[in-house]
Amino acid sequence: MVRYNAREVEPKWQRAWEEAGLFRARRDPARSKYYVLEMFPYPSGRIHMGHVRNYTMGDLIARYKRARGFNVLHPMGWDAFGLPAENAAMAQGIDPRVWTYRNIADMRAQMKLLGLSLDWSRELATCDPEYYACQQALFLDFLDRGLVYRKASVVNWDPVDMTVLANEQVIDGKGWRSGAPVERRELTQWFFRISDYAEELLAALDDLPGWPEKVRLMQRNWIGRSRGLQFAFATRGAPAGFETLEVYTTRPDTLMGASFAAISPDHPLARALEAADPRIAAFCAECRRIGTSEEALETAEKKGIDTGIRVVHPLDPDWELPVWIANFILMDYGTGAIFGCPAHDQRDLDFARKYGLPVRAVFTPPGGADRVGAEAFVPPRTETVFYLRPVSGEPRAMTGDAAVEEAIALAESGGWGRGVVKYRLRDWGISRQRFWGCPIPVVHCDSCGIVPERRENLPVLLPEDATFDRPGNALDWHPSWKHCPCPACGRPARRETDTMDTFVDSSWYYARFTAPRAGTPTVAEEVAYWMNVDQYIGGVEHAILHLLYSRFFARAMIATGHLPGKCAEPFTALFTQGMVTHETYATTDSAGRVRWHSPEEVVRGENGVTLRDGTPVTVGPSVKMSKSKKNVVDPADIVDQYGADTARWFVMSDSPPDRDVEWTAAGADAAWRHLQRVWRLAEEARDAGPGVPGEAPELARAVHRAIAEVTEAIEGFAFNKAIAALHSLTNAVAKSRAPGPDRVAAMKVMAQLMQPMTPHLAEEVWHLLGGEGFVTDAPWPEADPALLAAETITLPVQINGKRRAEISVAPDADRAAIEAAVLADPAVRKWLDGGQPKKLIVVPGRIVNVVV
RNA sequence: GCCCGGGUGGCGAAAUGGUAGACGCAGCGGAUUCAAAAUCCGCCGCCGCGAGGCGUGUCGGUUCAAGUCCGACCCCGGGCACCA
Repeated sequence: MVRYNAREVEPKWQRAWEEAGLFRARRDPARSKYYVLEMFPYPSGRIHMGHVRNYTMGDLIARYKRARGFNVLHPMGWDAFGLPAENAAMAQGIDPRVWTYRNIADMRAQMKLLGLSLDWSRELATCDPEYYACQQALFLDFLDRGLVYRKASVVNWDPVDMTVLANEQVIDGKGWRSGAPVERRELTQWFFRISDYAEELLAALDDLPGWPEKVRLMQRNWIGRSRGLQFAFATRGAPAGFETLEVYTTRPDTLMGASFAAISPDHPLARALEAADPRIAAFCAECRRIGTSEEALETAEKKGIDTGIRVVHPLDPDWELPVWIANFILMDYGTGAIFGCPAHDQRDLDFARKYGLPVRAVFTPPGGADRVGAEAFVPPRTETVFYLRPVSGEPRAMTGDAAVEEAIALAESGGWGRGVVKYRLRDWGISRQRFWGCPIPVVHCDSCGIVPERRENLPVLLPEDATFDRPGNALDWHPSWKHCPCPACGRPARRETDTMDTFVDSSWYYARFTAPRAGTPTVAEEVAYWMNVDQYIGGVEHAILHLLYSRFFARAMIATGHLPGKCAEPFTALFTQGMVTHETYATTDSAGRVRWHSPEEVVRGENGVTLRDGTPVTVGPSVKMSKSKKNVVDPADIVDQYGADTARWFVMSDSPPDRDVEWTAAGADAAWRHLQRVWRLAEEARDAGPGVPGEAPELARAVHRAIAEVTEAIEGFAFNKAIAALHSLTNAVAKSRAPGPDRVAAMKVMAQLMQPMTPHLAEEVWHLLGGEGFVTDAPWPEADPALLAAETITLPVQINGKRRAEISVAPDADRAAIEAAVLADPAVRKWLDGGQPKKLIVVPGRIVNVVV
């Protein structure tokens, strides 16, 4: 008997598949296509278990659909622009281009060892000029179509390094390199008008049955459609030009509980007051140190300052409210100004208690008291409550929704306000003050202003000789790159040195894969045939930004003629895989900063968990594997030791695909042993003699049950259950003494069913047992329904809901027969103790419950 | 803070409102072996000698029947617009 040798077998079949060109996708209008895509990786240089899991899932689907007769497109590429390349450039003096392409070569080599059914001829990297030239053309088309504009927006500014920081680079409000407190600074930046599509992006979510409900819900909440009242307060004591203060509220029904107005520190009125009042200037400056992320703003201590300005309540000219500047009001949402009703908003209540502002209930639970404690009363708007102080009329009970509409109607009829729909979704800021990204193809000319680069001058290439010896944007520092003639007047002008957000790169790569070498972003026949992506697979961490941006981008590409109308939703079905997690290991350096350590740096000994030099390590919880926390495991070791099939089998077997899996070495050995067992059974089947013919039907039933279960599991993305079914089939074959040919037939089906998961072993088994051609090319087996039915079934019998007995009946036994069998059962008689059942519930094929 | 998930044996998990723990890992016992590895067979939620009782994060509810449905809470994870 020959031991299965993955090291020899795997490269052999990989070569054979490649020589046969099995995975080369060709447009063929006569055949149904199936486009399966996994979110392409950032080329960090090493693949990790998360990649293995992600690509094995996609490969499983691709191979299964192939066996089902589809013309499959399964491409791979690289999300190759981004910060890490610049960090490497600064830390190690390596050119980002060199670093990135070296990483791509390394990762491609590691990935090829996995035996994925990818069409490598379509490979692309977003940093290829071939790719970003097309992206620049798209940008110019979007610009022509009015989908792009410039406006001022805030960034994290490191005042020591004189550079813009990513949110990730801000740690506890300080720059990661300089340690200096970060400031908010305003820059003029480029934006895509995604908010123009807010309503459409929201409405279309209802028509995406192939997407997980949780992702659609997250996107709905992110877009955040709200209907509310917009109105202007008349001000008293405000500087000239601020005679009114425009506010937006989703709860105009609480107007009679208003106790203050609040504006953002970035509100024009705040800025005007800042100039004159050092106290206000100091407060606003403090607010600007919080950072730009919503999380930072929301979790910061709520603070405010009274401006001394008053506004007049719209329903009572004698009622004045103070105007505060508050650090939790966002300039980006609504009008950047609100009125606060502390009784019915927890944040407003905390604020009012802190600064001694009045708290007055507008409504109470039916029969509740007119008093507000430590918690604001915020019932769902659909709930009926008792309005003590409605905006008009007598106190009465109504729903929040009704009261809101009443308040809007009142404002509209009184002419002092109007009902408006607003969205939380903001326009997409794409400017990045970074080198390693797609240059924005515009030119700043002193005479002509902002001028798009001429299309014949595309691509605007990144320079090859940038230096990274100081922080900031190397494009900006470059001595000559930005100087160019104005495309309009020809006079000396300056290139835009901002590059595009890397989310732009990943917002259309799925379309580019249908014609990756074309001179235009897309080719009409190719997108017409291959789009949309039938199955998209990736991490749930992309549930909002990447997927929402891609949905917008597809619409923008339709508007500019790069995609047909059917592509508005480019991903027909989405599967969000769980993450691969691992414990984290941390130490603290002398400056008190946390240092993360990789699993290889850590030793477990008698002194507990330490570094090799004995430094104690804090073991953190198991979290998403990430480079930043260094809790990454290298799957190359497993592939090297056991082969790709073992790694593939293992990552599919342990957890449901949509749930997180904690990486553990324990299962790898078990997976390898199972594959060895399958190989042994194949050899035994080939060598088996006449055996016991009477066992053949039972083996056939096991085979067909496995076909049915594996097929159903794959269709339902329950790969762990498919593997469980294959384990059961393996046990059945091992136990069977059926004749050799029956066992050979069983093992050939086993090879077909395992092919999507462990393609190399499957080919080898198929070949050993005399299968024709590649098992990869064999059609998917069909289960025979006649072989799926059992001869008798066991029904559990409950007495008062507790299982007390079982009866054995024919699968088609009728109710009377089942009742008779139940009442005749000795265990049931014992529990009945001579009495009659009060009720007998029979669920055919399932269970019997006797109520006594 | 806000939005979205998740929580079931020692571990990963399975279960159209209908036998909780399929399948696997670890463990235990046995066979084989000079011995070991590998392999094969068996046991394996907890308590109890047993009859039986208890068990799906916690508390409460609906139901003949709840891991599954409803309400409140606890813990863990993801996202929060410049990480990708």
